[in-house]
Amino acid sequence: MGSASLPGDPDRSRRAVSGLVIEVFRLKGDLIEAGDALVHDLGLTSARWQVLGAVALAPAPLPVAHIARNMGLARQSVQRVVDDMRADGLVRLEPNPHHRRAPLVAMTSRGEAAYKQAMARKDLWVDGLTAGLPPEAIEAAGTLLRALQQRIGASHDRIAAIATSTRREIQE
Amino acid sequence: MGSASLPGDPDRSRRAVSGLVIEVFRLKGDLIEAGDALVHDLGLTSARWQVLGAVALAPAPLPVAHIARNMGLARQSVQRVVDDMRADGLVRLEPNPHHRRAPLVAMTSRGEAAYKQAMARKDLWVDGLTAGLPPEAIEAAGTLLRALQQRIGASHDRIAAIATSTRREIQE
DNA sequence: GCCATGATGACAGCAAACTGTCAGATTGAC
DNA sequence: GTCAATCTGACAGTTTGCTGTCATCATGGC
Repeated sequence: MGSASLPGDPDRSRRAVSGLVIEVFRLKGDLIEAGDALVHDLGLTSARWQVLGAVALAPAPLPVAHIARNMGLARQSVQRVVDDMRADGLVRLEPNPHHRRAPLVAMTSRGEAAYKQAMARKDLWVDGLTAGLPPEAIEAAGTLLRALQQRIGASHDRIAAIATSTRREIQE
Repeated sequence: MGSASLPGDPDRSRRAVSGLVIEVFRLKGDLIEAGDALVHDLGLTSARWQVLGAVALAPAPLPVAHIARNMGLARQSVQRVVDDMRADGLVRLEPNPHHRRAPLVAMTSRGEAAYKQAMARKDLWVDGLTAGLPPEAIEAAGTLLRALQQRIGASHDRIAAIATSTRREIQE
């Protein structure tokens, strides 16, 4: 593998991506942890909060499968969270006039109160986190992550090709 | 809550952070998925690969609890992955002269071969992902995520204060 | 030397994502 | 109108992280 074979110095990009990936993993864990701590006493978790957010942002009540598609998750993951929140009185299932077996998820008044509290706390917390950071830098980071994510999504064929073409004997 | 009360336009930062958080969650999922696909036929997963990386980068063999601390994970998560890899002959436990109950994790030759293959594939894949992206932008994104992570780590007290001070009656 | 304290691994169980399979409900092609 | 394909929720099981508890071992104050 030669050096300086590409215009952009591949080693520099490789190192930058390695660091970025580590940060993404750590940050994801820290965000879940902080989110849980921020809303724990409201009867919420990060997962519940995200589902309530999808319900709140939708222009009309949605069935579980719809919510899952909007969030990019599997149907069953959202189903379990919704079941748990229903048992806790945070959401309620309303009959769906268009589909007898797909009830619509709606927040109870307790669910709405908890969600509003959670969002208010989030804003307070985020304002403290970003104080002194230029918004442009935050936006630029988001843009880069989005670009990376799109490239990863488009790289499935390349992954398969790399795995096939670099296959060596690993067996004992 | 006033508008334009802070120099940096809090709404703009809030929106940027919201987008960034969504990207971090999505990217984490995509990275795990892509990593699994990239090394699946080597008997590795993303989790195994990360543990092997921690072993490979350490200047000397480490016990499981040390590896977990380095990775920012719980001891038991790493323990289970190590147990699985030991059953598959990718790592081996060596006696620890300093601690009878904390054996040192070392790669077997099969483990080393698999790890080298994984790293070579990762480089090929990453080179394709970053082609055309300025390395400065990747580095800047990493720097911002790192700054955010440090601020989150320092915000535990503030989270508790926010939760306490904004507590309202949510009960039915 | 003795014993509290902490580090470590083993084990059990929880959380939140996944996949697979199934039956009932809806929808669209014909 | 009928029937195949699709959508949906229910249920079971897997993965990969977590927490909590326990017994054992190491270390350091005394």
